[in-house]
Amino acid sequence: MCGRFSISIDAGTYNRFRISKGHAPPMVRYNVAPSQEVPVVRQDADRDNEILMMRWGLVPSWSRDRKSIHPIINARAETLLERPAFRSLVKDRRCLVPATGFFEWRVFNGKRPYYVHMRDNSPFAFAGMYDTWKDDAGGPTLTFTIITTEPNELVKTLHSRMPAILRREDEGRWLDGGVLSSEELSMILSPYPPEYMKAYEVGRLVNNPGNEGMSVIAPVSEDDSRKMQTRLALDGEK
DNA sequence: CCAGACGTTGTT
DNA sequence: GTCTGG
DNA sequence: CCAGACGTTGTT
DNA sequence: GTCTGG
Repeated sequence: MCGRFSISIDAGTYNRFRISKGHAPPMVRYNVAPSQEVPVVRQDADRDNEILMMRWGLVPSWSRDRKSIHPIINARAETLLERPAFRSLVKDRRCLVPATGFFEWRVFNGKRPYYVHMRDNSPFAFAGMYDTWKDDAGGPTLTFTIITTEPNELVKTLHSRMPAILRREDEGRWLDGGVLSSEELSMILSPYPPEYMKAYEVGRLVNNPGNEGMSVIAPVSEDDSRKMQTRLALDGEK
């Protein structure tokens, strides 16, 4: 699935995603967690690509209150058109979530985090959907969810799901208002080719959402990894 | 017709 | 165990 | 996703 | 909003 990711927003982001409207402060984040605000790209009524801040964890517009519905951080690609909560969103509330990498926790042999990113470290976009929720006073909150799909051959070694990463040539079609058939959706949201990606184990710093900075994506040291496995082995003997 | 739900992940 | 907050 | 809290009463 | 269950 996708429950933590990294981003880098700078001047290049605007060219990369053809953004002509809106603003997001330049930022580098290594540990974005659900409920936090990050820059998202959508197409506005004038068909311009607009960047703006949204909160991770979809709260649908029809929610009575923020608590009655668990904010939805992921949506299954396979059933998008069947789910009542998503049908209207997949039609006209699609968005790009710029990212530089994401984390998966491998369950085998202790729950250990791995960082997954592009081989050339280039930025990319998750396929997302968003909505606007209004409180009693009419105050709007923009929220989004990240679509998940089957894992590719690389991520399969870590986890049973992975975020839907858009191929660059599909970003425009995902963003514009055109209706997408079930067949088009399954093509666009199919697993990203693993040959362009890389994954490595990181330290447990990422576990705490309060930790931020480059050290979060530092490879785990051989030493720490060995200690961890020893500890697990000892636990197993008890 | 109205009322009530509407999501994902994991279960080493 | 289960919920909330980040 | 993980970490951390999880309660009541009465209150300078 | 949109779907299911009664």
